[in-house]
This record gives sequence, C-alpha cells and structure tokens, in this order.
Amino acid sequence: MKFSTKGRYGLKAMLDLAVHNSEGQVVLKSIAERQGLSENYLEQLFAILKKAKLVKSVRGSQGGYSLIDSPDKITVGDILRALEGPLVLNECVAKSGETCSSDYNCCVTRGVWRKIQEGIDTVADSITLQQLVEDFSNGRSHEENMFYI
Amino acid sequence: MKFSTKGRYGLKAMLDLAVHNSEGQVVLKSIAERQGLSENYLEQLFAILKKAKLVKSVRGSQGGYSLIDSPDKITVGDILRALEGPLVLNECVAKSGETCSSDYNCCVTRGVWRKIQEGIDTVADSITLQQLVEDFSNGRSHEENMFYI
DNA sequence: TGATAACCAAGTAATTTACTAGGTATTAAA
DNA sequence: TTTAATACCTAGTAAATTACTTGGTTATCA
Repeated sequence: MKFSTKGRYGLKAMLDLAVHNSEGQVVLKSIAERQGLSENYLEQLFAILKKAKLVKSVRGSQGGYSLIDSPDKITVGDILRALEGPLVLNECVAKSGETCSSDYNCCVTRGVWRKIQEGIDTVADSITLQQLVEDFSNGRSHEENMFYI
Repeated sequence: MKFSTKGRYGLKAMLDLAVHNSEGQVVLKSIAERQGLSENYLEQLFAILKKAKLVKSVRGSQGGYSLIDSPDKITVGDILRALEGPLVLNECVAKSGETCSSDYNCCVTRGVWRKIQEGIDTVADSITLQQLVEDFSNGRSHEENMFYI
C-alpha cells in the first residue's frame, strides 16, 4: 500500500509551484531541476493537474504554469485524488462476475475500504498547500530548494 | 493508490476464517473455494499472517488454520499492516542520496505522508474482525458464503 | 523569425504483482 | 504401518503497472 511517484512527485512539484507562485509563471524545467525530476514526466503530471483544474498554463515564450487558485484553497487531497485516483476497489463484484447492485446485504468488506478511503480523504483534505509553504518557510533554510521525498 | 490483492484477499480470507472459527481448524482449500481464490496463493498470504501472529496452524491430516486470538482482538489494521506493510515512503532521502537525520528542518512533504498513514491506521485499527462477522451475520443470508471484494 | 515553452502520442525498460508448479514434512486415521 | 490430508517451502513466470524516454507539434513573445 503506497503512493506512486505520480502522487509523490506531483505533491513535491505543486509545493514547489506554490513556493514560487508569486513570481508569476513557473516553467516546468525549473521545477524539474530543483526537485530532481524528469521534465517530460512532469509534463504528464501537469497535464493531469491542469485537467483537474489545479493549475493553469501559458504557452510559448515567457510562459509556464501557475496555481489556478491561492495555495490555501488547494488541498493535498485535491492533488492526490487528481494524480492517484480514489482508493477504489469498492466495485462490488459478485461471484459470477456480475456487478452487485445491492447497497446493503452484500460486500461486508466493502465498508472497510470505504471507511479507509474516507479516513484518507479527511486527513488529506485538511492540509492545504499554504500550510506546507509555511512549514517550508519556517522549518528550513532556503539555501536548498529541494523538498525531500 | 490502492490495496493489492494481498490486502484484499487476505482480509476476505481472515473474515472467512473468523466466520468459521468456532468450527475448529479451517483448511485453506475450503477458504479458497468459498472465496474463489487460488489455494497456493492463499498459502503465501497465510505464511505472512502466521509470521505476524494473527493465525496459527496445525499440520497434517485434520489440520488447518485458526485465528490466534478472538475476533474482537484482531483488527483490520493488524491484517493490512501484516500483508501490505506500512504506507512508508517516509524515508527522508537527501539530494545526494544520503539519508537525512534531522527530524525538523527537512522533509516538508514527509509530514503529509505520516499524517495520512496515521489516518489510515486510526480507521483500520478501529474495525475488528468481530464487527465484520456481525455485519456479515446481520446483513445477508448465509446461502452464499462469499464475501464480495 | 527564432527561441522558448507548453502540449501530445507512442514506445519501452524496469519493476511489481499475482500467481503457478512442483515439490517436502507432518499428522491423524484406517 | 500405510495412506490420505494438509501445512509448508522454493522457484519460476506471465501479466500488469509504473516510470519513464523519444521525438515530435503548436503557441507565444521578443
């Protein structure tokens, strides 16, 4: 049970973007360099983040990415759900392979996954990018711009 | 972000075992048949569950598996941690590849993963096998012994 | 017009997952 | 004492997923 690089890199990149948000457009190349990630791979993550309406972009020279909203409006949950999808596996599949439509009298373990999902969402939705930016500003020098893990 | 079949099959199998716990030893073959899982694969999961001290076994004819403790003492968290491991990815790796020893001034995103991990644990530890057995007894007929997903 | 940067599609290497195969060891019952 | 049942063990493998890379194209600004 773990998050993939999509979630991990994506969160790092979004935090980087939030830290540099006031500087206007931020180019992917600079994020990739600061965070030690592949620029092309980041492109793919940002395509997802853009589709999820978490970032916006300006094409061409002097272009780049910026947050679509202020950092206190964007939560870790927003980012992780966009990149990792929901925990899922709640699809209730009957023995024969048919889907099970009853809400109530099947899927004993289904409720377990749902509750875990809700637990994750509650935590992730309670953390905003703004809070992480503050953690970054308070906790460590700016000599090194890389966010660990 | 999802649980693998280890966690999903393992939880189903443990619930099946809990339901049949009063009947003495339960053979893997019967769990595999009821739940529609590969017996050989279940063996591997039960090796893990045994090592984690959640089940015990009796070898040879008339042997089988049983819960090591009463169902109200075993939580979903116990099972999932045994089979899936912790969420991890909290290892704080510095740019150079050296591990980072400071608790405090690095790893901004580290705290995020830790909080999510704690959220999952809190939920999963609050659900016992006993509760799931009751859900099963209350919610649905016993004609069909398979637990969906 | 040239440089810059987002955008796009497809391929691929590496890793992980989810098994399967084919045994051995132990025990109870016949 | 034999036989059947069952846990236990190791190694291999096919499929799926992940994590990229490659090689473009479009859009925009100076």
